[in-house]
Amino acid sequence: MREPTEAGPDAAAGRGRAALVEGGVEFDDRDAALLRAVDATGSVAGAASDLGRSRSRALSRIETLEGAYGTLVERRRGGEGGGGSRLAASGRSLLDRYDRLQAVLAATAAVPETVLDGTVTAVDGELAVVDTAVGELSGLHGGDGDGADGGAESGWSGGIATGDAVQVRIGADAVTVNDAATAVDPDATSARNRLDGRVSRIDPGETVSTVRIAVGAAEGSDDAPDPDTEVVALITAESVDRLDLAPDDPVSIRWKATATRLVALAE
Amino acid sequence: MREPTEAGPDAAAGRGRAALVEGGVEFDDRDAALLRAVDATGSVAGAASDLGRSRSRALSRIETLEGAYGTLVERRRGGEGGGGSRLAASGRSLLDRYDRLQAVLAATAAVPETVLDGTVTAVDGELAVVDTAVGELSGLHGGDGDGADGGAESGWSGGIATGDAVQVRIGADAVTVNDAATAVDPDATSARNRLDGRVSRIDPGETVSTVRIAVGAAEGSDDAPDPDTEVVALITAESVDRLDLAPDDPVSIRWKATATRLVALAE
DNA sequence: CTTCGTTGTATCAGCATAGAGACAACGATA
DNA sequence: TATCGTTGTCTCTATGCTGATACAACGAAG
Repeated sequence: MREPTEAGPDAAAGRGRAALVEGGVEFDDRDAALLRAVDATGSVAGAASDLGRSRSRALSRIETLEGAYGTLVERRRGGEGGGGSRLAASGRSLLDRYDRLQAVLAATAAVPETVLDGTVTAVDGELAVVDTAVGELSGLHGGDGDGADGGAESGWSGGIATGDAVQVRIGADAVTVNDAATAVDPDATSARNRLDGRVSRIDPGETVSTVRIAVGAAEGSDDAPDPDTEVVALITAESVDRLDLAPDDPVSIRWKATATRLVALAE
Repeated sequence: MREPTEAGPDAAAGRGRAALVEGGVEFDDRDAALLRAVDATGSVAGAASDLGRSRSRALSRIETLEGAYGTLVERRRGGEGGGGSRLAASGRSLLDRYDRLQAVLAATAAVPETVLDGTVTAVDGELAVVDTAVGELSGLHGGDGDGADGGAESGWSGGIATGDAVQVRIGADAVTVNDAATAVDPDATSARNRLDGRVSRIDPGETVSTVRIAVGAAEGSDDAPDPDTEVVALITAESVDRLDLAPDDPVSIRWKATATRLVALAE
């Protein structure tokens, strides 16, 4: 399938790679391709031949995977056509799970993000409050107990304590833009982080637009705007039209604390 | 090396592993640990010694990484202490970027998700409308041109066409819960997907609660509820209190189309 | 000038993973 | 019963990565 894209130098520029891990065994894109080929050809031998890989390794790889993920391929030897292999239901759902992970990763790579530096002022369980240039924001940090880090000894610490310097990451797909005039009762929604600002720029896309909202730290002074802090929001072009958004329009943005990730700064 | 952590059966159960990719070179957790050790010890030799890795490999690995990511470590030979190495600013920002990716991946693994099956009814650029059991939902699919897949020959197709069977993935951290009574003007917000339902269950957490909202397909019949389709929302415990949520309460939920991912079903 | 510990560079051996190939076992079908 | 192509299992070989080791180059400090 899929033409030789792997050679392209910037084919995966700035992107990432993700794999499922279970029982110490990684489920790779190679493994996904193998399962798909088994599903397509109806046999492990045919799959290996299609992919240009050796049959013995393909089979032993499947056995390794099944040792960690359970039955993936129903193999039958002898019989019609000499036997064959079918993708088991659990194998299919594993593929779906892998695809979802891949989609999420592609999304986080494709969707802009806002990163603010701040200092932790309070920690309450998984939730923490961070003081930033635009005020106090609340978000989640990864320290759910201990097993939060997948890496072995990467040294990455999801744990966060009061006073720590952290990055506040807000995905542009999590930010909701509201008309400033139509104030929403803050008690009626579960979106807790709320800021007022002005549209500073709109990058129109085919169907999705990127809206940058300048959120000045100072609230009273109009002649001393802080152009430094901008929050990015990803909005459908239809919503841009419906809200009639244009540069310099006052807007109110909000996003959920549970959609905000806190990351400890290196050093 | 690599102490026997891989034996832990559920150490990384259900989790994933992510790495940055640029120019065909992966930035691993091993690489992150290496850069951190360089930063800590002030020399590549010391870092390799700390990690129990060979110095020559560590150095050549850094050179490989720098070939793809640019200068990461400022090395100096001779002089005070015989020389040494410092983590460059770009190396530090790369580490931060890696940590953000890691945090996002950990988040998607830790945060519940709602997965609905559906059929694509319309495609408009990156946006698509899907017909599901709970009505029409709109979301993004990964087919931004062609270079969307990081994997080489995984066969994963982000492309979507009308009539395709897809999974609709909604992260629980993207769903906003509103009081049903306080209706929000649908024209005043950029959140396009909107459903009415009833709270079916609340799993209280320390500071974050998981709320399940039953979204029946039939709207008029009360005695024939569809217990099958539930949407999960991740809400801070404070918001649960503020909205006074309890099982069987009518609520209105909404989430952005740009926070909804469409994934082609395997087969 | 000497000392020092580091950065550069090269070579060698060990190990894990890959493919290549061979052969027996299997069981429905003709 | 013979045929067929697959699964299951084995051995051999090649390749790439890793660690181990050695040695020259470097430049500030003493």
